[in-house]
Amino acid sequence: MPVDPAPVDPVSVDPAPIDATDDLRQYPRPGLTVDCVVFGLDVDDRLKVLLIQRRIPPFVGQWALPGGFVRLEESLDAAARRELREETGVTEVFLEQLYTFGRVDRDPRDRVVSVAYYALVNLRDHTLRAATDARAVAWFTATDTPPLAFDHSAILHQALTRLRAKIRYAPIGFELLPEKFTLTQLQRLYEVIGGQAIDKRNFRKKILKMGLLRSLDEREQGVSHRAAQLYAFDPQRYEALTRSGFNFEL
Amino acid sequence: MPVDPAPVDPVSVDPAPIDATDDLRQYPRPGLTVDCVVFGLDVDDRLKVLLIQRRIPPFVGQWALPGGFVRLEESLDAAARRELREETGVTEVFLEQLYTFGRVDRDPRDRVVSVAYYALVNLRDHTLRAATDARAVAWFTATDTPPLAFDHSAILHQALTRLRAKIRYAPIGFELLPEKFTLTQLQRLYEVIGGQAIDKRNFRKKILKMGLLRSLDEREQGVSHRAAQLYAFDPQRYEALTRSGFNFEL
DNA sequence: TCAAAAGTGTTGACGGTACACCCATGT
DNA sequence: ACATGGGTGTACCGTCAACACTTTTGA
Repeated sequence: MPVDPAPVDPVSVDPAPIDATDDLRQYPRPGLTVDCVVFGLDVDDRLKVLLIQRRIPPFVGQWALPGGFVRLEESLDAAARRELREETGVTEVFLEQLYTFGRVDRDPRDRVVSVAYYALVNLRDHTLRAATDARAVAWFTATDTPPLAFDHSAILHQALTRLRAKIRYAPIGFELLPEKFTLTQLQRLYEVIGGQAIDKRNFRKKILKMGLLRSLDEREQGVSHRAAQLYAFDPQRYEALTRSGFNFEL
Repeated sequence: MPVDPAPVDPVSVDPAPIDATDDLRQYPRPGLTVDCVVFGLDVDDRLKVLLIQRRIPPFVGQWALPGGFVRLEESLDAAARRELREETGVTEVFLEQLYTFGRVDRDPRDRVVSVAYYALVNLRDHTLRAATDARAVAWFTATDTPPLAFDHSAILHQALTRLRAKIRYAPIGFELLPEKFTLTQLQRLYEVIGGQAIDKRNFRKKILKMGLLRSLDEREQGVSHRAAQLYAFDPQRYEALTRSGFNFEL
């Protein structure tokens, strides 16, 4: 059985290996991109998504998710972070792979498969830097965007579905808030994403009983009413609890 | 803002579009494959996974997940189903995208990104047809396989994690059983995948109260003890319940 | 008659939900 | 003093977990 090094030039491949479908160069390759659905909470507690306006074909002038082609020397995660940084200035955020979209006709130019990611950012810490290429970047209400390029509406929809589900069984909601936050802010977050009101006392009992929050020696500033206690999420306590069988659930 | 038609030939593109990373042909493309983790339950209620033995480099002779390159004219789901059929004879099964694996060095030959799927089959209905290319195919205990090619161990591990989680909040366990099954079979399934014993009375109460099972006018055959009632999962009832706010949970 | 699995209810503990008022602060 | 949100406890109810014996059937 021949054990040749991987052929570099497709034309030089030996004829018909036993399983021809394993031949690295037999078929032309689809393009491979990453796209990022970046969520943030605005000051009025609405869920926002970050979009860019396209300046080159196809879909010129339309809004789309930030993203671009994966390079040979970078992992998928790295590609997603790079595109996010290059196109929006956003760095150091929670980023998780969502789903890979591969409909044959999702890009009108050519076959392109896209690995979608979603990211959660704290709007206060991440003021948008104009993208390196001066393309427009803006926040839109997540449930009310203009028509999007490619199949990006479907990607956004799936990201929303994942976020709504995952926020209930994993402590990722904190990623949308500043490091120090009040229990009311946290509750609003869950109400906005879950789409329904939550009882204040029950919410507080439940979240505090989990023991994931450090209560800080600090209170809210600059409000014209009683200032609220500030809390911070404690990832180490979460790790410890998780290892001993605890499951986050809200 | 210029609104040019999409360039067909990359060479003819105007010099330096504003965002050069969007140029379809600027970078060489990674290879794109699909891999399938196929789970089944054997007669002794052990969770099995379907592997094939490689006959061509790299990893000659090693066991691996069935899979192969995605073609330009097929969707990712279609590619997964095609590879499954071609390499193992398995058709018409529950199949769901799992995760996309893109470590730079996961294939020693070249950069190859793989979209992983997992499938659930009923072992009785799917006797393995020898693969078209006469390569070996066999079932292994899912938690005790030989060393696998590429990063397939990581893929298998992630598929197991997904299965264990999802079986608890979605009615996918039935996919591993014959169409008609007993409550004890169903319970064993959950015990095997969850890794711990379940109380018989509580399990039966809970699953029957959901109203997802049709109890058939038939009993188990050929056992040397009292024959058990047979049930079938009713997808229509599940759809109806889901639409009215019901959530499967076990 | 023995072995093997089927089938069946009750109770106590716990967690979830519903619900209303006083407090602190800034204007 | 008023407006605004902060902060707190209890009672009911439903769900979950623990637990053991009788029945049916074939060998």
